[in-house]
Amino acid sequence: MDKPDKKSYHHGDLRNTLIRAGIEFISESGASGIDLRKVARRAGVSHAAPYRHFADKKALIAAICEEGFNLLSAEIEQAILMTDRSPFEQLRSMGHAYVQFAVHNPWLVREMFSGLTIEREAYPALYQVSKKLFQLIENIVAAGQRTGQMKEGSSEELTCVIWSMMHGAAILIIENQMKPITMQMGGIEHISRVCIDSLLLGLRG
Amino acid sequence: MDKPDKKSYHHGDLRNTLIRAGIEFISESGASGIDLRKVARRAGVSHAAPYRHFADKKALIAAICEEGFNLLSAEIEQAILMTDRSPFEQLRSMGHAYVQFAVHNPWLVREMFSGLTIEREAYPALYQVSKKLFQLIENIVAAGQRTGQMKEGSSEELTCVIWSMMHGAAILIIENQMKPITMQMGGIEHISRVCIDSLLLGLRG
DNA sequence: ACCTGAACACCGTTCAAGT
DNA sequence: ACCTGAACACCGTTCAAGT
Repeated sequence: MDKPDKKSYHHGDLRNTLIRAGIEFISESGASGIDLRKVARRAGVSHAAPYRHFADKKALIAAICEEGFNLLSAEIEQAILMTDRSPFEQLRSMGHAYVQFAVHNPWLVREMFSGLTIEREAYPALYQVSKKLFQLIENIVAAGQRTGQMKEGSSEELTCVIWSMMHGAAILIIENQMKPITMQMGGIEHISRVCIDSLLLGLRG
Repeated sequence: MDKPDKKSYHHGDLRNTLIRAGIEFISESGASGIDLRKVARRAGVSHAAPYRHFADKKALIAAICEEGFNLLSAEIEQAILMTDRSPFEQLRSMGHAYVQFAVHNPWLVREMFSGLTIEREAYPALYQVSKKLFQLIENIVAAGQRTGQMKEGSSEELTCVIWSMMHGAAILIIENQMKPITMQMGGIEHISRVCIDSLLLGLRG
């Protein structure tokens, strides 16, 4: 099918080539679950070659998810940089970036949160990058608490709260569970902002 | 392996037997992705028999997820019934039941929100049961708005907000993404309550 | 009507063999 | 050191054939 630039993969770049091929694959596939043989084919090597770089299929998936977390963190970091210092505004930007990433990479996000993150001992690198994402949020929370704009308490717990809201909104949106709303023009941006704002301001009457 | 009661499945109950076997399977498997042949084996029929009742593997998974939503809705309905009329208290009970269900059935919940709900036209029954869950929440929101305890606005949107928070917390918990907190005794109950309460009261300082 | 058994294409994994 | 090709066990799906 493909005939990629036929670089000589005997130089030690096969590992990254496989990860990139895997990312492309999962983005297009329309189905979760990587196909190891197809990924190898796309990378231009035999189906046995990946085993020189990954113990098994799960290890390749872990590496793909790891790259997914890196991509997501980069998007979020940029969203924060492009926003002024107000913690609430930064949280809004972050929520928007998070949902946007999920909408553009639904199958990747599904895989990123579909069972491998459980095995923390087996995939420590994967855990590390997810922790980096956590800290991006925690920094904003801590800053907000210092200026008194955000309520006191464990910044770790508040970070969990905010991440839960962002993540839940992202998943339910890409799973079409909010379709009556998200199918409208601008509906996705609208509801994700409502989610974050509701959390910041509360639901009391 | 198994030698189940050898009921005569020629009576038309194979469909439900397969669904139940699938639920057991996904609960134990420790890996998402149903194995159709093993499910058939457990149900005591040949690997081709399921095709008399399901168009393909995805249709079986859809039926399993449908049953999953029914089980979850039942848990939540009961949690609401066991709570007084205060909307906030009911939301707390609901959040607790939601997280608890996810903790007890992590692989099922993963599957329930891992890609099939997207194909609404293909699996309308699956969409219907997820909508029923939505309405359980919306009823509480509407009641809270009538008594003025919950803020005005689209009850549909507020329901999306609440569901996002519950779902995000549940997923991040079962994915061990909050492990420093959840590994403590009572940590799961604690953080899920903090999530719901934060949403109800807001994060302002 | 409902199920079986063989068959086909395909995948994950292993391993001796190639350069 | 890194990759290939054949081989094995297994899965999803189909279909002629059984009762």
